[in-house]
Amino acid sequence: MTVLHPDLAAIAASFFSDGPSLGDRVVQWQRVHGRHDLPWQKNRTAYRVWLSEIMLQQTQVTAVIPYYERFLQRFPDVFSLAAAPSEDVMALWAGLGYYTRARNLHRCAQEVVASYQGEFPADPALLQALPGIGRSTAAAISAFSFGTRAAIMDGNVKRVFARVFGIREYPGNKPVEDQLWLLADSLLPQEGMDAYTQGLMDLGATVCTRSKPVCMLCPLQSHCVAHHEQLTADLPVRKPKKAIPRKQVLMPLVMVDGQILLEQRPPTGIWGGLLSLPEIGGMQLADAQPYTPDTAAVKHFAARFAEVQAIRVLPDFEHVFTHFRLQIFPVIAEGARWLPAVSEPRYMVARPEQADALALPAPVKNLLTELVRENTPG
DNA sequence: AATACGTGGAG
DNA sequence: TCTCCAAGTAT
Repeated sequence: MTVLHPDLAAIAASFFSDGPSLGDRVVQWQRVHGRHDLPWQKNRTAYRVWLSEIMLQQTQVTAVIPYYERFLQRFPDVFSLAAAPSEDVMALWAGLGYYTRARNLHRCAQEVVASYQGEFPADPALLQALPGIGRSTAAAISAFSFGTRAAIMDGNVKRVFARVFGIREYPGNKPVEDQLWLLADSLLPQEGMDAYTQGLMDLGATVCTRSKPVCMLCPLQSHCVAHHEQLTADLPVRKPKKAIPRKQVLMPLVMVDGQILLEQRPPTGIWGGLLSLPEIGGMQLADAQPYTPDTAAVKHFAARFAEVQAIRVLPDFEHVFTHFRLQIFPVIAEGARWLPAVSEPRYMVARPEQADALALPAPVKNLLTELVRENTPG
């Protein structure tokens, strides 16, 4: 059984000895200086809170807002979302990334309808049992929707706590993270859980920022170890980084009559569940090894789907993921007419002009949009 | 416990 | 151009 480290407990206790507790300071600060006009803070319901929390996982507020608005307009409640076709959900999520979130979101809506009559449970343990909801998200949903005393642990909290408590180890490290959870649990205020939870996030997002934190405006400054010891630039300790591999892939654009062949990707792995351009072999050549698109392979692939008349190599480009770089070699295979293989389950054809309405990965959507632009006069 | 999983903003 | 990483979860 893990217990809270005495040093951390001592710092936490110091907040009570000379004025308001950490929790009360955060609550008071949030009410005056925090954010109150984010889209999911208006007309707050568990559904809207849940939707925002899932979208905000590992994603910045500014990136989420337009997606959130579109999603809410198309799916105003959990019932409409649960009843929607998967393609619609994925298409609305396309571009936001981490697509397992969208699939779990859809499954979660269906479970809430089936098991809870469409009402999200207030108990964080029940919330956490739903797809896509982990410990932190469960706490956030419950605190915002029901005022439950449960602790979140996101990037903001890790940064604020690492600085205030002077934690000189990488917060992603399991034992360290265990301590952070214990700390977070011990600091929950008795009242004002919504303001407290929002306050920690707001503090991290607007004051205790990664670079150039504005300690002058921080309600915790007087107790902050990093501030006193001038460690704000060094805390939190950076994630240990490692070299990421580079992969190459050939993407055939099989085209007939202004239509293009798309393929449904498998549910797991990168871009899971999205539509995309087909991929030919590719992968793991040695780094920096020159690569020339194998047009014969493209022609061979395309011949299954169309009577190929011409091949055109497009400029290659790179798409960077968190854990690898993907060099994409697009090659157009222009055909006279479609063959029966296009009606196999994994495949479909669409016009590139429809790209915005399809569940395509960001770089593929960009590529198709470029294609349309080049072929558009003026 | 460590890794897979997207995309884009900021510096 | 490069680095860092954001309202984390699932496996």
